[in-house]
Amino acid sequence: MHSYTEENYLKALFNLANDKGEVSPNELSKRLAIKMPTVNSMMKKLAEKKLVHYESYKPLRLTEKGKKEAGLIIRKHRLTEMFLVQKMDFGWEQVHEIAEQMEHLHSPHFFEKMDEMLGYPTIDPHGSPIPDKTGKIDWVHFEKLSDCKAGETVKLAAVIHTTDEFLKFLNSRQLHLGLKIKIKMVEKFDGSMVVSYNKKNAESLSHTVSERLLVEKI
Amino acid sequence: MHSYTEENYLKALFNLANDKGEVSPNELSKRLAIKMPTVNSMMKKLAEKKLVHYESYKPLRLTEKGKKEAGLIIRKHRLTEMFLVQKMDFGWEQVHEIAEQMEHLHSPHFFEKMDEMLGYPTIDPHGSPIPDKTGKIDWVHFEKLSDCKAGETVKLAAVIHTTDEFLKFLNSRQLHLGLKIKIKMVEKFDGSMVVSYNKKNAESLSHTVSERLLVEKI
DNA sequence: GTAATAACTTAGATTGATCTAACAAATTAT
DNA sequence: ATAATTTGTTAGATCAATCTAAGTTATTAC
Repeated sequence: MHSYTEENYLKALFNLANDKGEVSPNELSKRLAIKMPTVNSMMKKLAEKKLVHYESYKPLRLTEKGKKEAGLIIRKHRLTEMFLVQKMDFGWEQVHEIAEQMEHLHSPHFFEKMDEMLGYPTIDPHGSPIPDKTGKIDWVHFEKLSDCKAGETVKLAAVIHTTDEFLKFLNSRQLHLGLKIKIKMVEKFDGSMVVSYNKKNAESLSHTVSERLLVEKI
Repeated sequence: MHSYTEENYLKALFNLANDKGEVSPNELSKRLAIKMPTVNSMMKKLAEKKLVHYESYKPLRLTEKGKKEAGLIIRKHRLTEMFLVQKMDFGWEQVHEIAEQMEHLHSPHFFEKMDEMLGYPTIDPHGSPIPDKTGKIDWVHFEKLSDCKAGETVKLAAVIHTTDEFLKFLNSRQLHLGLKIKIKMVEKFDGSMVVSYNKKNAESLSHTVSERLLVEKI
């Protein structure tokens, strides 16, 4: 098996991968807060293990094997988050830190039991898809709330950039997944939106907020 | 905080401690399957951190601080075992491996929630006491079934040497904690016992088995 | 199109946890 | 009581993961 450290590199590569599946050493270094030379030598090591495609001065790419391993780690992370929220009554802003540690546990039986107790969920508490048992992710297409127009009614499907503060902000406005939101108007000059939901009739959401919310049109 | 490795040394010291609280470097080395010189240098390191009393050629002793730290790790281990059995429907023979990993998680909130969900249990699924939030263990005195005499009726209170095979053996004989057992006779030559419980009227238990079962007289 | 800047790599040091080999002290056996 | 054995210690090597310093390649700016 891979070390705790290697697992963190794999996960970071997976999460940083853009549409091309490419990640620069610099990005990776910043994300992990680990200096470039260290990242560099680890990439050589992971290349040895056939987890990463590495060539000097070229962007990094996970191999199929690397993607699978990373997907399985993320699966454990997201199943854990779901378990903590659904079965242990944690708030969605409290689960990241714990899942960050539990994703490294080696016990197929334990995660299978979680999966079963949760009824085989396909998304985590923030709306992110949970990779299947082979590590594959079923990418569902949602759009940013900030890309929607006045008059549309949408359902809140996922949150991106799930920081503690942002999630607490959403809590304070009673913005939770599944919520039906009607867009009443969009301000031209700053992109902020006036929306209605629940009993609230004219809440204002800044562009910073609306571009972090993914929605499904209804 | 202490490293994963340091935590394992502390736990092993705690578990090996005899009535005097003393452990020999040799014992510790064997228990952890780590060579003596490594154990030796780790003991010096833990002595630096005021977790262990170390003097050349003398037995090792945990300091009060060391006992507390070790107790808190064991608390996490045992709470986890209880959670797995009570809330996730694992068998008592399946939980050790998982708890061995989860005892190293750093999340007071997580273990507090477990504790709460379990109703603040004082023993784990094998009958071992769970240390309190300060790391202290409430040592309850039980006696070995093998020390009991014919005619006595006892309640099964705890299992020692909780290996997979032994626990599965107990499962197969429907021997579980809380069970009322009547001792019908004790064989002189091999110390085996004939006992009755449930609907079973004349089960034989070898000395090897009865000395691993702790009971409470009733 | 060169000069400046940023990104990347190489070389070598450090730290934690482990090992083997060799030596010293304590215990056990005769 | 001394020899043999076991236990404990010291010294020095190795490996993984990190760092800093210095050099190399790519990219950006003018």
